[in-house]
Amino acid sequence: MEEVLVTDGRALKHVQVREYVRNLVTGAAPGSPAPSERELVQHFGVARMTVRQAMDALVVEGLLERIPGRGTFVARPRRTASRITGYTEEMTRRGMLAESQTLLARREQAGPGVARALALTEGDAVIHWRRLRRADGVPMCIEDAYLNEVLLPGFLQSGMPTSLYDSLESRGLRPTWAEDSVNADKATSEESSLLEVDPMSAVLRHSRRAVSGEKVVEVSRSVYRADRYTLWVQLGHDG
Amino acid sequence: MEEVLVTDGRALKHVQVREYVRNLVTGAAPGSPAPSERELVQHFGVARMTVRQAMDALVVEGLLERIPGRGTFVARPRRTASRITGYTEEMTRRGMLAESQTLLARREQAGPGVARALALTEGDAVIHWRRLRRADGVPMCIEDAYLNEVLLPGFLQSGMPTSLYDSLESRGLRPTWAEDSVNADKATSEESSLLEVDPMSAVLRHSRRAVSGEKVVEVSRSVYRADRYTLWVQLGHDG
DNA sequence: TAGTGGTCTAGACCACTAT
DNA sequence: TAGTGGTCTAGACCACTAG
Repeated sequence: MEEVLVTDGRALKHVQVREYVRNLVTGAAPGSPAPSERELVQHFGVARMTVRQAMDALVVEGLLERIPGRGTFVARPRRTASRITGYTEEMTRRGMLAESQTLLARREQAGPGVARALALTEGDAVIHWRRLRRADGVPMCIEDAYLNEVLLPGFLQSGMPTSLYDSLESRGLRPTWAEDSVNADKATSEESSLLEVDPMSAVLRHSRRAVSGEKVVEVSRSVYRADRYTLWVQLGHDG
Repeated sequence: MEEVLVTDGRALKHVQVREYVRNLVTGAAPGSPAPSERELVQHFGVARMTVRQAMDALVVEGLLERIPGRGTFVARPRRTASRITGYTEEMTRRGMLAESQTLLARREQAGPGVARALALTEGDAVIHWRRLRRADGVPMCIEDAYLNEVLLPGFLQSGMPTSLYDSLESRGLRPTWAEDSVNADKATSEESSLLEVDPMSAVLRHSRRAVSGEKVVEVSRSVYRADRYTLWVQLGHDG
């Protein structure tokens, strides 16, 4: 009998087995064999159903793959849909420095469109945050975000964060689902002046309605310089 | 003991239980109670682990939700990411009549860009299909699709279908994952003439690389009239 | 207190794969 | 033939919820 690595005496057995296997296989090449179920039964001194419960979770997660008669193996990583990101994370991912200049940040009464999008009643308090956003110092986009004040108490008073999405995440409101619309247009004179482009330049208009669980956490409209920005989206999933 | 509905004597027990429960709850209102595990044990005369295996599958599927101490209930349908659709399905969904006029359909040798995108070697045979696509009779977009000829034998000879995605689906090549890029631009003179808009009108340029399992099945570039088209995308998932 | 799902045991037989 | 995952049994105790 091998020595069992004690991770946490209070932990449930199937969780102990699961995390033990996860540690073994993370970083391993796809196709590498995982321990067999009966090996783990011996190693942990648990019933086989307990091991299967642990392995089931990793299979559902996409980390392992079972092949009847052969064994359990590290699965090829699945292609997945885009993570829902905000401007800061998106630009950082592209290797650019994201900066923002707040043009407006105040409490407003929701108009009919914003109220419906945020699932509020017209006249309810919303936070309106308008920013000019730069990438590597160059103007990239103007974003108008509307937030449900009830979900973000003290948001305006707490000093505005750089990243709205980091701020939402720290409150447990990271968007889990979003509905975006995108179209093409020409810049208005005000937009072209802020974005430092010629009037009537091509721009990408992007709207988002972002939901965290049951709550609508963000409604925004952004206008991007088309000469500097292309939107990328991954859809669907393999496996 | 109630009478057991016999569905298929050859079926595995957990599958019988699963499908029995699925039939019971499909169409039921979210929050409706499903049979308790012990009820199903009595009903089918099986062990509780067998029932749990059946219910687990429905929970992972998102059909049921377990609440410890209370029971198992029909889950609220999850918000999910957009299905990957082509032009025909997309326009039909919007309640418009989708029509297409083939401008070009021929075998070509893949250039460097198309070859890389389709995971082929430069010079390999590809199908190039260029269409002017209308919605309710009005020009909407020009699409250039490149397809791997090896995956679609006889495609050009078989009479071109209306919907590329229907055609892929019938060959078991429905895209499961896609990578899209979108930006804004102004129409070229050739584009504006085909799309029946003024030169330099705003257009949306959309590129897609669509994958089915392990195979790259479609690479396309489309240009949409911005005055008639807004792209919609749903990202992520609840639950 | 009765019922629920969550966890766990200690076996069993099967079909399949690899040697 | 030995090993693997797939299926299944007949119990058990726990924490939690609801009346």
